[in-house]
Amino acid sequence: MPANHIQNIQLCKSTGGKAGTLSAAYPVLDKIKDQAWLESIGRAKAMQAPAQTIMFSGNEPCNNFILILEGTIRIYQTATDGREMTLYRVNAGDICVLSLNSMLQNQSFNAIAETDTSVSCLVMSAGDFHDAMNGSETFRNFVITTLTERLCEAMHLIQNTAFNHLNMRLACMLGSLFERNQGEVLQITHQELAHELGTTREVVSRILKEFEKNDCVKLSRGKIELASAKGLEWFSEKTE
Amino acid sequence: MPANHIQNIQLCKSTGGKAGTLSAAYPVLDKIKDQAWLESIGRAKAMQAPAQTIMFSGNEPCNNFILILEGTIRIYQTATDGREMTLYRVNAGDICVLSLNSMLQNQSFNAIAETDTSVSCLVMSAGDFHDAMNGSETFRNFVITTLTERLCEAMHLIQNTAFNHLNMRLACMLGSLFERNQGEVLQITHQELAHELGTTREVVSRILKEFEKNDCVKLSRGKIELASAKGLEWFSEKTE
DNA sequence: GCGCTAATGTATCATTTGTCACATACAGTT
DNA sequence: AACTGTATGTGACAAATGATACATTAGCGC
Repeated sequence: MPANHIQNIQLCKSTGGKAGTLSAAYPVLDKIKDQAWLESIGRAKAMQAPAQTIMFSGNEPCNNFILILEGTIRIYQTATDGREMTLYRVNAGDICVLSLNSMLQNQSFNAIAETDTSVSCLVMSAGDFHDAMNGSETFRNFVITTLTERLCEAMHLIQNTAFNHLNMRLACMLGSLFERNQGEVLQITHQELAHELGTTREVVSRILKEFEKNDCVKLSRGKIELASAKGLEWFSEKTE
Repeated sequence: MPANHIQNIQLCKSTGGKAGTLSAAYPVLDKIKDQAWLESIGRAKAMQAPAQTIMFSGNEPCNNFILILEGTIRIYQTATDGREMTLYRVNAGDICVLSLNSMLQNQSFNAIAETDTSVSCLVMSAGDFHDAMNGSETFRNFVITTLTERLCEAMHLIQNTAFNHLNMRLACMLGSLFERNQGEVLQITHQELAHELGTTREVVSRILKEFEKNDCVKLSRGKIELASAKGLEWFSEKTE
């Protein structure tokens, strides 16, 4: 299993089946029978947001714990010059580490959370969250496991941005995107890729052209497709 | 309070007083009276290691939880070309997130842990750790808080390496080093700084010279000193 | 002082990346 | 077909960084 340094871009807008329930998104949590957890989750409120909604930005407190039932949220930061870079994504079944942090500490984190797709989620109050943490070992383990996973991903991302050249990073990213999409045509713009990698469109275009010359991909407006099986191999190599 | 993207380099080799006890290093943990915790910590074994000991490298399992009583451990990664970069440091009172991770997941993490100074620590078995986690809310909160703090630092580091130029990053690092050292002369080589930042010595030398020309620092063999109060101000500005 | 090693200075060069300023091209609407 | 906004191609340029290859120096042990 390749290490996905950068959380994968959500390519299929719908997850297919009838998702959006706790059991579908968080099977682990759904099985918890601890009284404390059941009470807390019982008091959680459902919430919906359309795609491209800013759910959190800058320095608000965000004193809630969020469970995503369906959809994806992108966490990113922006530089003064407007460049932006995706830090990670929170999918259904994941925990929003940002909210965790601003709940546990008071210090907030200068990042923006924006929905990629329409999102449905459960919102739990800080108090209920703490009760659940104290009363349920399973929940606790789930939270801590998620945290350490995220931390490892972050470390990989650091190693990546520090040591790897952009063309490698782009190749890696395309590699995992193709993998996730079973080699199907990717519907994504150069600008979006640039935002994922924290660089500019022109640079992405340039490198993509290079890939095309090497017969790894075929480019067209808003689309990137694998040129051949050879192309797929080529990317798999890069996907560490 | 400035955000210390990169965990500060340990400059003073000794912490001065008679340190090295649980109460000195982890006051929070020392106050825990929960039975589970007391039993677990009671079974923990003391351990010592001299400076520059590799405590962990590559893919060993490391099924122990480590509490550092005194000293500092540096966690870093190396690239294929030998360049290395510090990810973070674990000081007395901190938790080694690496060991946490390899304990919770089975997946290990390709990093190296090396003592900066001589280190004395307590080693707790995975079983005892889990018991303590389950039995003591205070301990739990301590672990989770540390985790989220680390995660935030990692995010800042990412933002830094992605958006900031090397001279800014170096200035930031010097800024926090001087701050921590109350403006005293820093005893550090260019190579060490390069390792912190994930770059090469020559580049660090070049930028330092630039700083010197701007009358911010005075350089001598193995030392960097502030040229003036003005120099200090200059660095404080950069230290975001 | 001599010799050794680690630390630093420096000069040059190739690459990579970011920036600017446009030219094109494509898709959908009217 | 003309219009419009978005997406992409490109070419030239500047800046930042990494690589290479030495020259120099400071400190330390003898």
